[in-house]
Formats: sequence, structure tokens, C-alpha cells
Amino acid sequence: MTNPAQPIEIPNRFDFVGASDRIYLQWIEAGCFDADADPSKRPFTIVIPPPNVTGALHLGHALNNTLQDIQIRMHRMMGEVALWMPGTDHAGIATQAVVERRLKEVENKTRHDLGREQLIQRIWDWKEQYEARILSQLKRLGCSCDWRRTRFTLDPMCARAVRTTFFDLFSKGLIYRGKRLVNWDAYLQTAVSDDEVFTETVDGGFWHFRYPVVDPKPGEPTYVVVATTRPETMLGDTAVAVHPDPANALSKALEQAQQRLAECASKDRESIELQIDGLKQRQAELLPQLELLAAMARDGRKVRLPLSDREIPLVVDSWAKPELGSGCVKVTPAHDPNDYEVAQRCGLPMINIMNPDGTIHTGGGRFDGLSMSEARQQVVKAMDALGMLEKTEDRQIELKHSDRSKTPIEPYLADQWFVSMGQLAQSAIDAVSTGKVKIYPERYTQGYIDWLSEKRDWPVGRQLWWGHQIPIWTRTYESPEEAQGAMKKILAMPEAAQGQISAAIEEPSVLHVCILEEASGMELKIQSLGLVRQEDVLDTWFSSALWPHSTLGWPDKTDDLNYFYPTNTLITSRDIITLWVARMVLMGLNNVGQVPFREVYIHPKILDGFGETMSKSKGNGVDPIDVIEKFGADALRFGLAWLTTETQDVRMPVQYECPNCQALVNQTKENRIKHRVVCDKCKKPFSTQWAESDEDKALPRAPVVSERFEVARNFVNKLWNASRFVMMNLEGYTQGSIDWANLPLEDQWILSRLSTTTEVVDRELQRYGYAEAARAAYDFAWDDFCSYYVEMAKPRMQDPQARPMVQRILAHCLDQMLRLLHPMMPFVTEAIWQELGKFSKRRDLFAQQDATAWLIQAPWPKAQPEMIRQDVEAQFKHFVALIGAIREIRSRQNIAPKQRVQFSVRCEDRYERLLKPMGTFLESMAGAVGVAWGTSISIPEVHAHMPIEGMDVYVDLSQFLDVAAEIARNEKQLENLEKQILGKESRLSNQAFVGKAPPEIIDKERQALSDLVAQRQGVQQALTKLRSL
RNA sequence: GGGCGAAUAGCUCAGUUGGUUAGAGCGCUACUCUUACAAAGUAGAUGUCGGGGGUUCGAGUCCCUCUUCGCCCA
Repeated sequence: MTNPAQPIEIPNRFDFVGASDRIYLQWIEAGCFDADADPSKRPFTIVIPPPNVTGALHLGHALNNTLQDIQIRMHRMMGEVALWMPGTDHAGIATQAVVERRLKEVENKTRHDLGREQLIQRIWDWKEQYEARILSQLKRLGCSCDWRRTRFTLDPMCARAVRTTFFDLFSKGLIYRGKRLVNWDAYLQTAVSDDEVFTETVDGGFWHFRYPVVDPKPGEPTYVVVATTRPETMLGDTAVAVHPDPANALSKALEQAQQRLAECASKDRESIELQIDGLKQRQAELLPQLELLAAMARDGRKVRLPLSDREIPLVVDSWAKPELGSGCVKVTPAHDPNDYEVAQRCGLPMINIMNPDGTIHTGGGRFDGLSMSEARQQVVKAMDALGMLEKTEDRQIELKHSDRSKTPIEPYLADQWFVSMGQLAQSAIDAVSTGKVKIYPERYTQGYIDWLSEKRDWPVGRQLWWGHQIPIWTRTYESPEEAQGAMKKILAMPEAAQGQISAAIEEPSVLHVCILEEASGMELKIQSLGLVRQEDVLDTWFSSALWPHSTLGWPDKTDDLNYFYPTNTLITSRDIITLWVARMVLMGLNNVGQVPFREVYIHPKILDGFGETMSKSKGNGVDPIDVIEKFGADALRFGLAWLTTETQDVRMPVQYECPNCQALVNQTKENRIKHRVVCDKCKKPFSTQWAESDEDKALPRAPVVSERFEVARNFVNKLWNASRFVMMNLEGYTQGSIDWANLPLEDQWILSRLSTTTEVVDRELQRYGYAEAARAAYDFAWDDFCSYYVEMAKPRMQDPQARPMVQRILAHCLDQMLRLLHPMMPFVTEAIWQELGKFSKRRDLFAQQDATAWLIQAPWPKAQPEMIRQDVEAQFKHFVALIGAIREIRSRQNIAPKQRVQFSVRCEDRYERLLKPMGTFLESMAGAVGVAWGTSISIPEVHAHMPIEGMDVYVDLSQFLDVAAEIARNEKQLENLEKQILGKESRLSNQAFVGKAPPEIIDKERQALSDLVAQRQGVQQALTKLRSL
């Protein structure tokens, strides 16, 4: 062997700060992450869920990316061409919102003060800053992405894919513009999708208005009462609705309430009874009037809308609920989704009363220019003055808010671009229901399918400046004929025949032209015909939906696309299954004709100590860099894998680590949003990640840490030191074969455990069982390898006969352990691997070649099925039990660690044959010397007795006996045995058990009972003896 | 209102097809700086498995129900 480095130079802590950066750079320089198509190998591909450039990554991202890197590294070691495609997402609305908010805060300017071009420049600046930050965070985490391929959803390559897709869908008639009620964010002045809206309960009111009936006939009411939570919308009312069959509706409601009453819990009884009383009262008092109104509605009668002085019809529609309010409902189609549907059913006009900035606009009315909330007050006041306000109630209402600006959503009738979802959604449903795409854990499948099954058209336009501008040029003509004529002329152009342009008419006379190529000259040509480009940009998810193929070069039929697509797995968080996963599937199928990935793994979410998800806006996000600097990237990664179980989210209480005194200050809901916090202990202030003022920033910053990474940090250290031990003992190492026929139990045992562990880690990682894999590797390394094998190796190393074998097995185990752990903790394992290489080039007992220079490129370990020996593992348990028994007695007797004790074992031959040869280990590990073995040994006069399975252990205490302690120990043991015996006896005397349980279970119980009884006898004898002393 | 998930030691979590006395890490107690590792070692204490019913010879595990919490959808 080559001259080994001086082992003593290896420090007893892993210096992750120095080593991680160095190793990462080496990997990059050696091109270890680069993945190039190689037809002789299998590809393995993951595209990163591109983090959005709104802000830096938090622990949730660290988890997401750690899990991906584990897969990538494992498959790379399996000899596949492992491509991890990196990049970031422009996150249109979110990024623009955050830049606009900052602009407002810092400079007190709006985007209109800057103009489109300048604002976009500002956003690009922001993007550059955060993209760099994000990518560096990923690198610190150890992510082995092919950085040469880094993409951005707004870069030219992605833009081309977006444009091609849009053109294709438009040409297929799957993209259209229509007037729809959208969720209008009046603050950002854009529509937001349903997914960007959250509901919050707020204090509101319920106003009851009177609308006079036009020319009431005798016996008819002179007015109808309508109730509303949004009085200002009455300016846009176009009807009042009443239920077509109120009698039936009421009796149905009554029936349902009575059924609920029959089934309800007693505590709900009262409220349901009240409800029933109310319904009965309505039947008696309100019903005749509702019947009358329904008849009037059918007769085409009208009411006069106060304030606007318009006549609007009474209509019948089942949206009006006879069991609620007055039983009549005002209809404002342009500002309420339900009313919108009523209008569609009843053919009502739609009157828009709002400007895009959220102010009233009724075409010169007296409320024009007021904000919606000002208008509310004024409308109520005016109605009251007219005597038309019947009553006002306080009420809690559910109000939709924009997730982006946190301001209330206004339902708003606007021109909107849609992708028609019918066929596309169906293709994505089929992909999952036929198993072409599998979702893990499986329970997420149903939500995916349910959502797609609604087939709601996807509103893709956003009234923003940051994003892919819709490639459509539009002109409204005087007449349908003119529009048709223009379209004909355009479609007659040669470019149309070449598939460069496409056109469609929006009824009655609007012409839309879509152009395939950016800056092709075609744009000018079309513009010269008086068409103007749409200002809107596309929903961010439109470009993210293309990510798996756009990043591989689509629409070109590239070699990469051919080789790496479909990708293998997508690893992401559950909140974007519909927003993103579903859309990737349908776009992949539409564009490439194949699903984008075979598997989707949905991982847990990281919650804070209060069970809330981490987010920027809550201020509870933890920067992974804080954790990396304190514990190291390996600890962060292993810790996260350790926590990734199948069903549970990860709850992680975090603390600020005071930079002044290192005390840990719990993060609370109060202090987590603060820019500066005062330490509980030293009372000195420190700054947080939110610090903005110069004064705050001057304070030392407290990293946010969690003690939950200590387990992993300690494990990294344990592995490091175990390796250090191995290397300190490899002097004179020779490679060579193993004498399999004469292998001692301990060697057979560790090789069996190693193969078992290899099998578990391999299987679990492949099925995303990260926690199980981490635990298996941890238990093997710590318990089996360190606590037993290494301890047993110590005395064996002194034996020149055994030494070469032990060295080979030690080196082999370490070698395999490093490989198994590398995907989870790449830095420390690589660092050790390179040290180990200085001592030994050939360590794998089952391989024919020398070890690779880089662990990252080493072959993934294979379990050796013939090494797995259940019998050996069972035998070894007897040894463990014997050590445990002796150690317990020693501890109970307070025998000093350095003191040797003698023990005798009464047991059958087979135990003697098994354990007597392991006497050296009992001596080194338990400080005990076995003096007698067998069935007929003489028991030491003064002793402590411990019965274990198949053996009675007697520790000679003639020099140590602490009678009181020994009596106490035996009494406790006796009590324990009695309890168990009682349980068994009662079970076995139960006729039902004996009669019905399977025989093998009964046998097992009987055997266990007789063992316990024997043990009890021994303990009783020992006690009698002790008491007589 | 509908769907999904969770509730197990002081904390954070495991717990296979139902089958001995329910486990781990941290924390706690005692003893050890034993030449890989005090970020360690050895030993120990700690549980009405959220409540209530049911199925079963047997339930942390299966069924029903209630409570609390989280997420998604309307």
C-alpha cells in the first residue's frame, strides 16, 4: 500500500465550513454535475420546480431541493446520466407586486410614475439580485444541478416555447377572448385567478333596501325588499329575482331541517329547532307574498331602481332563496358571480359600474369617482334619506382578498383571454388515471382529478408589465363585414400559408391576429394595418407549464429533448398540484405528445412551532444558510431527509441565536416580524433578517436556528470519527480475499447487517421513503458499526492473525456506508472518501476495480443477498443481551468502570459455543471475565443473578456487593416478572383465546410463560439469599 | 358545507398484514474526559396511544362517532 498520511492529522471534528466550499468547487471543475446525452446509458431527469425570484429560499425550498438532489445523486451513482435541470421562475404578479410595493415604500412612487420600460428595468434588477442569491443558496446546499443549463422562465429560450405554444393553441381555436367576471385586484389593477385569492371573515353589514313596484295593482305590494352585503353595487342592478316556486322550496328546506334534527347531536338541537320555527313562520307569513311576486315576475312586471331611476324587471330564478332574508334578491351581474349566472339564465343586461382602479363609474352619476367603500356610505345615506332603507344588520361576511396585494377582490366584468380546457384537461386526467403519471403519496391523485374534471377555462391574461406579452394584435372594425374582409386579406398573405400567422374574429367585428415569430417583420406588417398588440401578459403558470420541455430545447426537436424527455420524477409541494403539475401534464401532452414526467412525489411542508406554514409574509421563514453555517449542509440535508415521513408535515420550532451571548431566544408570533429583538438573557438587542433601517442593520444579526438539526449534526460527527478510527487503524492494510469459511460471528453479523441496510436504503430511497432510509443508515452506522463492530475490532486489531481480515471488513463497511450516505450527506462523505483513498484503493470486497477518485461517481452499493443471515443476526442478539445484563448489574452495583468483574453463565452448550469465543469482547466492552460456562457450573457464593433468554448470568460480587442495591434491583425485576406472568396466565386461561387464536400464537405464549416462571424462580431464590445475608 | 391529513413520553416524531412488557432522538437523572467521537459512552426514569362506542380470543393499528388542529375546494 502507498504511504498513508499521518492519521493523527485528522481533526476530531469535520470542518464543514472549509471542506464544503472546496469540495463543491472541485465537483464543478471536474464536471461531475454535467449531464450529456449518452445513448449507451439510461437517462435520469428531474427538472427543478423553479423557485420564483420574488425572494430568497427558505427551509421549505431547502427540503424540496434536498429531496431532489438525493434522487439525482443516487441515480448518478447507479450509472445513469442524471440531469438535474436548474432555473428560476419570473413569477409575474408576485415579483411585480413586491417591486411595486418597495417602490411605494422607499420612493413613494407608483408604476405609472416610472412607466413600463423603467419599471421592467427595476424588476430585472430585482431578478438579477435574487436569482443570484437563490442559485448560491442551492449551491451551498450541495445541489448537483447541471448549472450550464440554468434557465429562467422569461429568457429567450423559454419565450420562444411560450410563443410557439400560444400560437398553436390559438390556431387550434383553444384560446379566445371573452367578457367574464374576473377577480379584480383594484390595487394592482389586474385580474387574478381563483387560485390567487383567499377568503377571510370580516365584519360587514346586511342592508335591507326597498325597491318600489312600478304601477302596483290592487292587492299587490308597493315595494319589494332586497338585502345585500354590498349596497354600492345596487347602482349596477339589472333585476330583482324571486324564486319560481317558493312553496316547494320552503317545504324542501323544512324537510331537510327536520331530517337534520332527527340525526343531530343534542347540543345542535336548539338551533335547528329555531330554524324550523323560522321556516314555519315564513310559510305562514311570507309565502303568499312570494307567490304573488313570482306571479308578477312571470307577468313581466318591473320595479324602479332608486338613485339610478331605472326600471328593472322582476325575474324568477332559483338563486333567490325563500328561506333567507326577504326572499328576494337584487341582481348585479357585472359585480357578483352568482348574479352573473342569473343574468346568463335570464338574459339580463350587465352594467359595469367600476373603473379599473376601483372607483365608481356609472356614466356621470352622482357617485362617480368615489371609491367603492365611500360609495357604500353615500348610497346607504341616500337610500336612508329617501326612506328606502328598511333596516341594517351587523354581520360577519366571507370576503375574498387578493393573495398578492392583500386587498379585497372586486368581482369585475372584463375582457379576458382564456385557454379552453375541455380536451386539454381530459388528456391530463387520462394521463393520471391510466397510470402514465403516478402521484405519490397516492391520496393526492383524487384532488388532481377532481380539479381538472371541472374543466374550467383557464384565464391566462394578466394586466401586468412583467411577463410574456400576449402575441396578439387586435383591431375593432366598424362592421362584421369589414372585419371579415381584413381577416381574409391577412390570411391570404404568404406567411399565413407558412404557418406564421393565424387569425380569428371575436363577434361581432373584432379581429385578432396571432404572430408566431418574435420580431419577424410580420409584426410591423400587421401593425401597419391598424392592428394593435394586446398589452396583457400571460399568467406565470403558462410558462412554467412548459418547463419540462422548454428547458430541453422545445420547439426544436433537440437531442436533449429526445434523450431526457419525459423526465423521471417531479418533486414538489402539494399546494401547486393543480396550478402547476396539472398544467405541465396537459401542455406536455399537447406540445410534445408525451407526459412530462412518470412520477410526481409530493413532499411534506415545513411548519413553524405554531403549525403554520413558513412564508415570507408571515415572517417565519428560515434561511437555510443560517442552518448551514451553524450545523453544516450535511446536517441540514440529513436532518430534512430524517423528517420526511409519508403522512406528516414537519413542525419545526425555531430560535434566534443571540449574536451577543449565544442564548437561544424562541421565535414567537410577535417577534418574528420584528426588525430588531432584545435578547431574553443578555438584554442586548440584535437585528433580524427583516432589518431595513441603518440603525437596525448596524446591530449584529441573529441567525434563526432549530435544535432539530442537532441529531443530524451529531451524526455527521459520529461518522467522521468512526472513519477517523478506521483510518487510524489501516496501517499495513492489504487488499485481498476473505476467508469466508472461517469468518467469526461478528464479521458475518456486520456483513449481514450491512447488506440488510443497503437493501433498505436502496428500496426506501427509490420509493421516496426518505425518513426510513435515513433511519436505516443511521441505525446501522451508529448502533451496529460504531457501538459494536468498531468496539469489537479494537481488541482484534492487536491480534496479528485477525488484523488483516478486520481491516478489510472495516474498510469495506466504511466504503459502503459512505456510498449509501452520500446522497443524503454529500460533503462529509466525499471528504472522508478522499482521505480513505490515501490508505486503500480497493475496499469493496465484492468489486473488481479500484475505488473511483470521487465518491460522487462511485457505483451505488448493491446488497449481497447471500450475506444476509437471519440466523447470525439472531445469534448476535444473545451476545448483546449478555453484555446488557452485565452492564446493568455493574451499573446498579456502582462498580467503577476500570474494575474487572467475573461472571458465570449457566446455559446449554450451544450458547457456550456461541459466546465463550467472544469473551475478549465481554472483557473490553463490559469489563467482565467469564470464568464458567455450562449446565452444571458452580455459582459464585456472593453474586448478582440476571436471567436472560436461555441463560442465567451470575456476576461474582464477593468484592463489590451492595446488598441493599441488589435487593432493590431484584425486587423490581420480580415485580416486572409478576406483572407479565399474570398477563400471560389470564390470557392462557381464557377459553376464548385458547379456542380461537392460531395455535402458533398460543404455543408462543405458553413458551413465554414457562420462561418467565423459570426466571421468577431464579429471582426469588436470589432474593431469599440476599435477605439472609 | 365537501374532501384530505393529523392528534402516541416534557418536545419533535416512528410504529409493517391486528399478536410478548408501545419505540427513537432531544431533554431529564446518575456515573465516566476508557488512546475514533463529551457533538461521546454506560445505565436509569418517563405513556389512560385525543374522548366515547363497536368488531375481535386479542386494537396504538380495523369500523362508527365526537373534540381539537392543519391544508385544499366551494
